[in-house]
Amino acid sequence: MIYIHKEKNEIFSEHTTQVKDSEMNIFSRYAEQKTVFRDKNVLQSSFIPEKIEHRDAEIDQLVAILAPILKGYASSNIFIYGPCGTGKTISTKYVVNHLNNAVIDIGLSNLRTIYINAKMKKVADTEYRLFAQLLREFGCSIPDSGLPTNAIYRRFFEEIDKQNQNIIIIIDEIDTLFKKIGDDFLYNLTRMNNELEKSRVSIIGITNDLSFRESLDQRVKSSLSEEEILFKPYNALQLRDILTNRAESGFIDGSVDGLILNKCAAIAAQEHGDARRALDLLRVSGEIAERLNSEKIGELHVDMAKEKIELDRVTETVRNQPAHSKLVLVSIIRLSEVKKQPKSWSDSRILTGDVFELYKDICAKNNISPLTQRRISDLIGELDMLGIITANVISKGRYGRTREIHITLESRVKENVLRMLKEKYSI
DNA sequence: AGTCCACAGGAAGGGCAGGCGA
DNA sequence: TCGCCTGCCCTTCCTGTGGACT
Repeated sequence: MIYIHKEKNEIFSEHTTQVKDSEMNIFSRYAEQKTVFRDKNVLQSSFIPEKIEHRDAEIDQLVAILAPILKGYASSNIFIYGPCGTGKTISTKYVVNHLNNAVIDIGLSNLRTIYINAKMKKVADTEYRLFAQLLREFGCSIPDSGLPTNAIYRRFFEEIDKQNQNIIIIIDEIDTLFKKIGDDFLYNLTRMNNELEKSRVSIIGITNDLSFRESLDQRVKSSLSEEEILFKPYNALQLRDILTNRAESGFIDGSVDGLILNKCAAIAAQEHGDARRALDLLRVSGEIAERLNSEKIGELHVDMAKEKIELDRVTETVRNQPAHSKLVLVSIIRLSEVKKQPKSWSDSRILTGDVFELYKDICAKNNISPLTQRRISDLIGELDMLGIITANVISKGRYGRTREIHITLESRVKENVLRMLKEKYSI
């Protein structure tokens, strides 16, 4: 039987002794531990600061495009592109927040903004789910499946046109949705204003994929890209400014110095000027320093943070993969070990056929019926997309066309993944 | 120049789970 | 309950491909 003590908010069982003495509490060591953080939220990449560094031009551009909304008109559709961690999402949210405030200041109340991340699995990664999610933003209750897509479309139009509203729909990672379902949904969304009587809709599409725009149908391209804004990567100096700013309010004085900020900025700058990466690195370094009871972040903590972030990313990604993907990955890791000491050059290469053969053996060992080679080919492609392996199509002349596979993980990460999978499978 | 290999990858469709409305 | 709809995972069938070999 479990009891909850209402005043103290304690949960305890009738068979266990209640903890009375605070010294005995298993968390007391952590409660007393010194902290390096003043406000950890500031160091999250999703945090929107009062001022966004080094994005003045892009923000000005966005403001100018969205300004007609203040006069009650629809703004142009906007297409925002640039690599990961260049401030696209945060700048858009920042501008939209300011726009919302400005609209309230002048006494209008008809602006509505909806933010959707198309990469969120099971949320907005199909046409049905996208429109279902948009409808939910309007307070409608929509089942996860079961309704015809055109019924969802119709309901969405009706809902939007109910009131005299200016609606901004921000679709982040829009390329993910396009790759999955094509561009019909974009055509319909961007042409919605022709059908609506009372409301006006503006679309802001955000993507990391610089080639995405080129793959769009001409009609969609012209309506989505009425205005385009490119976000360039930050350089090391700009990243350092961003980190300095966040560190001032995020850390206690004296717990982080310029050397550490430089190091985090330099590592992130090497990786395509990704500010998100720089902030994660700084925050995790702080967490590690705190756990080691250190009052100050050192270079060692940054090195440990770098390794931990990579380890966590891969382990978490692998953990979330379906069983057959895991077995394919095991096959690739095993082959990479065998092929470390090749008898000839061709022996050192991992090819789709090799992976499929070993995968079938592992399936047999585990009493799992194997998938077809066609499906395994797709799973290899998915692992490539996740950045766990690289798989390039090569031709071996009369010996056929295949994919040459390399595993990109460091040996410690590889060992960790193998250990995790060994707990579940006989490999 | 033609042949051949070992796949890549597109298209179509089956089976399943789950939800809705009559 | 049943028919119809959805997404998802998978198989089957097929065509295309690049370069070594003949």
